[in-house]
Formats: sequence, C-alpha cells, structure tokens
Amino acid sequence: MIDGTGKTDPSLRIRIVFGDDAMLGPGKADLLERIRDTGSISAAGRSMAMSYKRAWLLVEEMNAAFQAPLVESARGGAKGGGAYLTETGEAVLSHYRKLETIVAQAGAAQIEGLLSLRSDVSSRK
Amino acid sequence: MIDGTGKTDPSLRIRIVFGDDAMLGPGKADLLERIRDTGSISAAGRSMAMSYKRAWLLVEEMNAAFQAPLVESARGGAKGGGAYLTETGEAVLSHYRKLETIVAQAGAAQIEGLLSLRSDVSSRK
DNA sequence: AAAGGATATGTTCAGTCAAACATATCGCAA
DNA sequence: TTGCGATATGTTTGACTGAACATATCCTTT
Repeated sequence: MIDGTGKTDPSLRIRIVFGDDAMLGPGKADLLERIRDTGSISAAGRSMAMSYKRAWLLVEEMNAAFQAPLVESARGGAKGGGAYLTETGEAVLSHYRKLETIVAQAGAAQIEGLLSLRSDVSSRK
Repeated sequence: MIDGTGKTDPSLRIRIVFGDDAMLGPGKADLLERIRDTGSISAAGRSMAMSYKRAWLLVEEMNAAFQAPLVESARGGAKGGGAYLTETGEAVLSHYRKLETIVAQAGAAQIEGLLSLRSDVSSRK
C-alpha cells in the first residue's frame, strides 16, 4: 500500500486490452475519476501520489486510444488552467466502473473458492 | 505478441490480488495449465518462451501463496524428473478459468460499450 | 559407473520504466 | 507588467526485472 488514500485495493483487478499496446486498467480509471473530481491533471496526480508528468502521459495515452479525447485541458487563466472529462471520458469511466461491479458480483463464487485455498488467512478482510 | 502459440489474447484480463504481493493472473494460470499438460516445468516454460528459471520462480510464488502447493515436482528418474498439479493446483486453475469465462460473459455489454468508443476500429475482431 | 534430462539456485548483465529534475508556455488577476 | 498555478515536454538518473550464464543435485537407465 503506497498511496495514502486508505483505499482498500480490490481483490479483483480487471484490465481491458485493446489491439496493440493501448489498455485500460484500475490506474487510468482512478486518474480519470480524480480529474473529474478535481478539475486538474496535476491535482488528480497529487491526490494519488503520481507525478504530473506521469499523469499527463497517461491522459495522452487515453486520449489517443479512443475516437475522441477523454480529457480536455486549458492552460493559463485565473487558476492557471485546468482539465475536465469530455462526454466520451465520462462514458468510458462509467462503463469501467460498472464493469467492475458487475464482474465482482458475477465472479464472487469463484473468487471465494480461490480465497478459501489461500494461505495467510489472518490477513483476509 | 511474443509467444508463438497463436493464442488470441483476450480483451479482458483479470488478476486476483491477495494481501500484499501475491497475485494470480493470466501468466501464472497459463503456466499452471502447461505444467499440467506437459508434466514438466521446463517444458511448460519452453512452450511459452519462458526460461526455466522464471517458470520455476513463478511456481515457487504460487506454492507459497496457497495453503498447499499447487505444483509438486521430482528430480532424477527415468526422464530426469517432472512436475504435476496437485489437487489444490487443479482446483485453482479450474476456478481461474471458470472465473474468466463467467466474467467475460457478464461484462460483455460494458466491454462492447467501451470498444464502441475506441479508435482503430479496423483492428477489431 | 557413466550418461542424460529435469529440477533447483546463485550470479551477472542489460534493457526498460518510472522518478526526478528542468524548462517553457499560457492567460487572467492584482 | 509581474506573478501565479497549471499545462506541456525534454532530459537524466536510478531502481527494478528479466535474460543469460553457470553450476549443482537427483535418480533411473544403459
């Protein structure tokens, strides 16, 4: 647990792999969500202990992976600039979150079956 | 795509994360399956372009992550040695594969929703 | 007893990837 | 017109990872 968010990492992580190297996983989804909440790429990055450079890079990747950019940003202005999710960005985030919940529910039995075979039972939440 | 198996990489990859650093994903599941099929860690590794060292390391991790080892092995003998899946190993592999299919089906709609927003439509299968 | 094939491990080396550091630009507000 | 805060990128450094290389051990077969 590196980040100070106290967020309990889900036992099941899903990643959608597109064609060649583009993919969408928990990291980018979280970043997307935080950009929506903070209105800033750098603030979003800070909130998850991620450098602006890296956050911006991930945004660039995501924007390139879809037909329309997920995040649009502006420089300068009153507060220096900012960023927000486009319609496409909102849709992608929404789909991913819904996929997470659906998948977690549908796979609950198998996951439980795997966890019951695990060691270190004391650390189970 | 590095391996010569011609296996189509699934668009949805799932990974179960246990407590601290132990986790189970597509790589270890494949390795497990190939060990079961070949009866050998080294043969399994070779079949997926993985060094014996690495394959053995992954096996060790898996064995440590569960209450009972998933793979048992023997040195020497007629064919030099070999390895096979234990009951626990079979169970883990079975659970993981079933989880994959269940999850793929349950999430189909959301995945389709995401893919429809993707660029590079020509590469869709 | 010598060979062979696979398990079992240690060590070294190179490539990759993220962190860190460094600027540059933008546009409003004071 | 100067400052601020955020976007936008380039460069360098360091850590981690896997590849490659090197042995050692085991036990059946010949």
